[in-house]
Amino acid sequence: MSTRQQTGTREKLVSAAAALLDSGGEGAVTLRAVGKAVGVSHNAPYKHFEDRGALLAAVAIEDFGMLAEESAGIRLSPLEPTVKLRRALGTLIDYGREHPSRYRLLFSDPGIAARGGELEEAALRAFAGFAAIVGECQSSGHLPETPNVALTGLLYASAHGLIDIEAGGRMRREKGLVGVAEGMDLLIDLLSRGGTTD
Amino acid sequence: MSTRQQTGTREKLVSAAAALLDSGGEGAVTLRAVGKAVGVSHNAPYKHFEDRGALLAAVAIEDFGMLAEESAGIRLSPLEPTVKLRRALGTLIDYGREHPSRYRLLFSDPGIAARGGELEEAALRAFAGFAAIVGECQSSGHLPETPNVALTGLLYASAHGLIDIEAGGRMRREKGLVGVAEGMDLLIDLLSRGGTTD
DNA sequence: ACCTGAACACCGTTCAAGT
DNA sequence: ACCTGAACACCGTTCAAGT
Repeated sequence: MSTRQQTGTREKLVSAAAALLDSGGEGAVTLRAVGKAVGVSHNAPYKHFEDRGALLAAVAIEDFGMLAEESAGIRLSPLEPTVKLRRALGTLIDYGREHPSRYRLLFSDPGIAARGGELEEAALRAFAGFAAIVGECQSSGHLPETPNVALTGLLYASAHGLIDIEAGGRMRREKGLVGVAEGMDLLIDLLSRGGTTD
Repeated sequence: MSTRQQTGTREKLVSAAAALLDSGGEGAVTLRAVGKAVGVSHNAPYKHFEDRGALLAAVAIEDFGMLAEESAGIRLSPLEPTVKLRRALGTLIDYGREHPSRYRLLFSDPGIAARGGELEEAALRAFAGFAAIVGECQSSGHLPETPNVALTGLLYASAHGLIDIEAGGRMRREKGLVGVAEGMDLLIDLLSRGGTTD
């Protein structure tokens, strides 16, 4: 509430950028289009952000925060570990399906990954929440006792691959290819079979 | 040898586009830069390709063909199924590491996926070669007897996710995260444990 | 059949001003 | 502290010509 708000223009610019990302993809996020949507000149954004990349990074930070919050809510809920895992994956999958361009911005854009600072913190927070849920599944014997980070990374990479394939419109190319949620269900099922040994 | 060659300008444009992709990313593949590299005007490409997207698609088709060939070579070689699988994944991983922008063009770019025709055929051929190798691993009991396409899709998605994370520079963000090859080794190992049942 | 040069409507970014 | 308008060097694409 106390973090700089001033005119509110900054927040409006971020919202407009996110909306343009949803409606027309990254190419549609033009400083001119963003300015027009907010009712401001095409270079007013430079008074709030260093450049176009910084504006996009602000969108990413906001969304990472939202995803981290959702993840934390699920983790603290009184659900079975495996249900938590599937639900956490579900929020990521839904986000990818509803906002494909924003998903790619957060999880695929090299330019965004290069910026550290606040953005990296937000991303790590989201990842840590997911890792904790995976850890619960391991403790309850539903997932193998591989080192937690390695297993979390693998599950995250698989989910990311499936979501990215769908977001790229390649999901029905190889016709037998399963959907994202079905793919993760299959993976978790296969992993849990040999998992309790050792 | 007999497929249209004419001046050779077309092939030179494709090579130049691929080289620019490697050296500067997709943003560097400018029709003006491509033209200059070939020693031709900035709109000469329009005499060979419908637009910039078609030129990029030509790069993708060529690379898909190369990957499909490599995959076929591995499949027909006298190696153990699991060795074939790891080697096929290895060529994809190497390609992703050496040509990250080209990898993203082939496997992540939505604009490229939208074009059908020759490009889709080339992509499907590459996928089919990989599926055949996965099938061999299933027949030899090294991978579970899930429907072949579903399992192939899952393995491909996981590899794609890991490669894309690395290509995006996110691999060392969460420090414990394993490398691409190690991640796939872990996955194959975990899958093979519970695989021979049923 | 292949290429050029000028021109179009767009970009991101910078800069000198304005309040 | 925030915003505007003009100007810069870039884009992809189109079009009228040239050989």
